[in-house]
Amino acid sequence: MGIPDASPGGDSRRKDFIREIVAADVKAGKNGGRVHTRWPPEPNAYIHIGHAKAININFGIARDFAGQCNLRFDDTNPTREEQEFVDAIKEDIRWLGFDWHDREYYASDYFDQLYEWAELLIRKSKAYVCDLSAEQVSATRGTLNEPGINSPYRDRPADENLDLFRRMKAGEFPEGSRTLRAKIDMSHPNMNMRDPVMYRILFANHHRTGDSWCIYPTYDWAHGQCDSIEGITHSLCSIEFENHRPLYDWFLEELGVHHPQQIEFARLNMTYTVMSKRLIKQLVDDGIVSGYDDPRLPTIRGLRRRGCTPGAIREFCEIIGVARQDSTVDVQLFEHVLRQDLNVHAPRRMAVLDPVRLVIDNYPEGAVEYLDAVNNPEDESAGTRKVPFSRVLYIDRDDFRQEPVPKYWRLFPGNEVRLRYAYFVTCTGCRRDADGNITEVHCTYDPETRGGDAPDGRRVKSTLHWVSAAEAIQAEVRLYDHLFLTGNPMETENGREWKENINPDSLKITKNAQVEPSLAQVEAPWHCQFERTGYFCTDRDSRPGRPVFNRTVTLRDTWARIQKRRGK
RNA sequence: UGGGGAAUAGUGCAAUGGUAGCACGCCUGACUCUGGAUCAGGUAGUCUAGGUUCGAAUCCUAGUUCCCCAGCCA
Repeated sequence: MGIPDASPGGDSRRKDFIREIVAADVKAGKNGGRVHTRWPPEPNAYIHIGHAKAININFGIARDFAGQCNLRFDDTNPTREEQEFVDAIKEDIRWLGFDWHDREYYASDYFDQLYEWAELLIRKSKAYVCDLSAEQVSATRGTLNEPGINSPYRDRPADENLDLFRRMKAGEFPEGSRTLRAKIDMSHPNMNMRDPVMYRILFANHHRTGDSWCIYPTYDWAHGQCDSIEGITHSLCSIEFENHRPLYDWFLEELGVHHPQQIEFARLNMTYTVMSKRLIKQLVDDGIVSGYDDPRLPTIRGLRRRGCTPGAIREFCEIIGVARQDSTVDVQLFEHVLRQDLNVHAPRRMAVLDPVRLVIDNYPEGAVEYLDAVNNPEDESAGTRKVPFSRVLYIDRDDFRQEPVPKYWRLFPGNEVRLRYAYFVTCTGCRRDADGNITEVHCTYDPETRGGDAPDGRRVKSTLHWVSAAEAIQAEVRLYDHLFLTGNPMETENGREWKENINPDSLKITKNAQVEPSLAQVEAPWHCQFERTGYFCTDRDSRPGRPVFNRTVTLRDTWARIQKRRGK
């Protein structure tokens, strides 16, 4: 599925601007023709499909150029990072199908080296200990339109800086009382260059280094140097770091060490969902979704539970391309890729989500016959299975109407349809309860059409799925829809909140679905297509004899479109 | 004293001075034991205004719109 083998020199199918740069570098012999990338998550949240894009770019480019991609946890802030997320992120990357082999690194692996380099910059008078508080630093930084002013501590002699910095490390000063700052230019038009903080004092327990440090490097100070240590050649990140590139370059140049090239690309946005850690957390914390693996979330765990396949996610990441401009991918493209994958791989089953009894009046009472059903018309090797058929079946309520409307080809009095893999039946009428609800549909069958074909060559316009009532298994089916009503959930009418755009019908649960008996003991996660309905995946809430299915995505549905156009 | 980016069908991505193309979406039709899949066809675009050139999405000038930056977050 669109995942070509490694091919030195690049893969011809893809030609994004980053691959062009990398290819040119390889051709020019830069870095000895070596390509080495890294994916650097901060272990403070579960990753989502936007991260999958970044993962695919970094691992994909390494693969295409016969290089390597490291996994590096950017764990420079002990106040927000946890081992739990390290484990979860690793699991998610593996599930997506990527492998960093033994190259699992942590920014914290390099704390010693980073510290030494900081002393080097101090000795070069390129860094100083600043006694200003956070508020004071902020107040003296200036604004977008005004230059900042120099810290009164800016010209401290190197020796004094060194002494102070060592005492910072030794824990002699309270949290927040001092920082180490790079000495660059307080009037630089790029705010990142206005003497950025390199170290802050934090008496926090780190998930890997414990209490051995009380000063921690900032992202800007750590990232480029970590890249350099690992011999990264191309440091790929999202567009909001573009303003940091001059600083990234400045540190590396001052240090005179291996200098990877930072290249930025646009992050992924998708319609009808939100793609930010902060917003996803709010949805979870507010109980709007059930947790980080809620199938309505774009988290990898959510997508996985929903039944999305790693192959489809990878293909999606390929197909959306890589560019620098802000964009929002239509979720329909994702659904298309999902269907494309599932269509080929998912076995077919029959499941009736909203059951109504169908009684075949001329079929012998008590008889059961087992009919052959094809498991996957797209894959002959998937074989066939036996499905029980009897006098009383369940069909979906939607598949019968007392009064047909134009283009409605399913069951209505007098109309003949095919029961998939079974017989032609002709509707004779229905029964209703006291309130007028249809309780039973009646029909007669033609014994000559066993298997689904009429010997006289007559045709029907419609084929229905069904299950035999006596043999059916009751199942819970969870029907998911977009979490938001609007393509861009953040776009609200004045005074309104984004959460008001949440789709109240994003989850509909049916506990009384009737499914064919072969579905009684499926183990999670298992993908299949419910014929004519959609692709489903078993949920981890399934119990033996009581399966629970999540709808991954519906089938394309022209009838629904016809109805929608009619205004319903 | 502001700086850095980005603008191509509805959406996403190509075209690297030489016929604006692909995918999704949408619309037709064919086929079909899933109103699925498949197949065939159609729809629709270079932010604006100038300029250079035989020729401009691409180069130049001016403008417009959108995004990012004032964490001791990443």
